[in-house]
This record gives sequence, C-alpha cells and structure tokens, in this order.
Amino acid sequence: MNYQNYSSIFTTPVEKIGIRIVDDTLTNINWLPDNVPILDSNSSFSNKIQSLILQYLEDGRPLPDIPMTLTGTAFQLKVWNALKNIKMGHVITYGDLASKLQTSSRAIGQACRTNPVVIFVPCHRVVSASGIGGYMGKQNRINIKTWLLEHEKVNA
DNA sequence: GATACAGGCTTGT
DNA sequence: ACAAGCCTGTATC
Repeated sequence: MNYQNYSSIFTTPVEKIGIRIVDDTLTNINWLPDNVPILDSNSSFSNKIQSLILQYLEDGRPLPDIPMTLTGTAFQLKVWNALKNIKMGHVITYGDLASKLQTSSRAIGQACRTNPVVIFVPCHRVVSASGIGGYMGKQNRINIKTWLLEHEKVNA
C-alpha cells in the first residue's frame, strides 16, 4: 500500500482521485487529500479510466465493466463481486448482504473497508440499518459517501 | 439516546 | 494460536 506509482492523479467534483494501472488493468482507485499534487495520466488506458470516472461523477453516466485485477482474500472478492451487481441509485444494508452471503454484517463492513477500487466497486451503496454507516473507517470521509448517494439518487 | 454482547473475518502479535 | 479491532445488528435499559 504505497502512495507512489499512481498512473494518474486528478481532480473531481468531489475530491482528488488517484488511480493505479498495471498491465492495462485497473488495480486501485483512491480518494486523496487535496494537498496531493496532480499527476498527468501516463497511458491511454489510464486516460480512458480517468474520463469514465469523470463522466460518472459529473454527468452520472453508469460505469461499464473494465479490466480489473483485484487482490484480496476469497471472501473479499466474493463481497466485492456482489457489490458490483448493485445498480445505480440502489442501496443495501450490511445485514441484508450478510444474510445473502451467509456471513455476518460486520464481516461485510470489514471487506468493504478494504475495497481497493472505490466507485467501480460501489461500497458506498452499502448502508447501515440505522443510518448511513461509515466510509473508509473515517468519519470525515462520510461526506463522500453521502455525496455519491445523492448524486446517484438524482441520476437514477 | 446509551450501553452491552453476539458475530464473521482480518491483521498483528 | 491468540487477541484485538472492524463502514454492524439486536436487545435492553
């Protein structure tokens, strides 16, 4: 988990985003603090990913399936895969997803937290049964989650 | 509201 | 192998 070697770092309507590409597959997308310097895209593939993300965040265009290389435990891959099936503007609770995967709600949160590819794996569409839930383990990141949900609600 | 405990999984010792 | 910590849920006061 080092914060160098991004393929591209750019500004979005929400916050800065850094993406990492390996062998023309997407491996990481991260929200970055505002003081991180911009990094120009260094390949046509990362160019394409960058514009897909911007189209989604600016115009609400749904994200297509693109080549990704996700590294994680079998359980995490199962959860992330289930999340990709949630449609735009639709949400599910940790508990619902847990019973669907025959596990516990807390394990779902744990898997969502380590999601390496935000937005493409829509961990923000999983909410708590009694509220919005958390986002990336930090309270100050919840505004991103609510922003995305509002954004999708308008565009659904 | 708060507080306690159950619960599956990851990560660090 | 053990313990602690999680983007939780339910029960209970």
